[in-house]
Amino acid sequence: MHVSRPDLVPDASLERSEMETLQREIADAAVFEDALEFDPAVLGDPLVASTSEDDPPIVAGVDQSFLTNDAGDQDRALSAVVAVQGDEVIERVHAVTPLSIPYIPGLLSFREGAPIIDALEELSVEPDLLLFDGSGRIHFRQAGIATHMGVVLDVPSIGIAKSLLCGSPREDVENLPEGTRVPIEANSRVDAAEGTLLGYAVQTRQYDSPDRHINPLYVSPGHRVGPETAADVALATSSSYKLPDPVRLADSYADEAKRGLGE
DNA sequence: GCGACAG
DNA sequence: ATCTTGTCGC
Repeated sequence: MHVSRPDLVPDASLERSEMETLQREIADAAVFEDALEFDPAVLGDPLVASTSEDDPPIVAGVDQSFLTNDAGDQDRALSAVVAVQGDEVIERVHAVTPLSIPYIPGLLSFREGAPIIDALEELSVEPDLLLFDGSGRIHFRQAGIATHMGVVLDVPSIGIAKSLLCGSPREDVENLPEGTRVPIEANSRVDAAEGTLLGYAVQTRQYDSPDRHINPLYVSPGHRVGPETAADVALATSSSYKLPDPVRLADSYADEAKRGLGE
């Protein structure tokens, strides 16, 4: 893949206020509605997929692991990408990139963005959709890492977060039935009209027993995907685990590749 | 000043 | 994110 908006690439050397200004530009450039070149329905329904004349869409999951130097600091990120088509893994790539800034809530893309772009540039196939570990529109300035990457690359993207950064669930999200979703709307901490639909809490997996339960994922549009479709995709790409397959595979590949460096 | 805070 | 064995439950 290649960068289509070099001017919007996250630059870790910017001042904090400049980063926030760039995020507002990203949010303005982002499209929070469906603008895909494939029918997302083929992802979940094998019947629909078999009816299609086209090849199945390529969905790539992206995740990072971190490397520590002798002093014990996290000085490099290993960004991993796993491209899936149908139920086949068609490519896996990774890149190791130096880190310059620490994790700061709300500024994640300035820490992990460059490593992610490095890894995606290694990919030979062209993904139709990117799934990121983190938020998309569910962000203080509506420009989470999935949105930032989607806009810079101009590719449809979705944010898959394991916890909620901001915004408020319309209802209780405790112990939701599998397959259900609860709207997440903008609150005072978000740079959007109060009540704006930012994404969904999505329950991809749930236990049967009343004893324990699984927390939902927080799914939001990155770029060129609407909130409903983002939630649909999260459910359709989650087979046996809580996380969508591409993201889970990228997660484990990031660890696997890291271990491969040590020995 | 206090609280909240993706990975 | 990361440090990490056993253990509870289906």
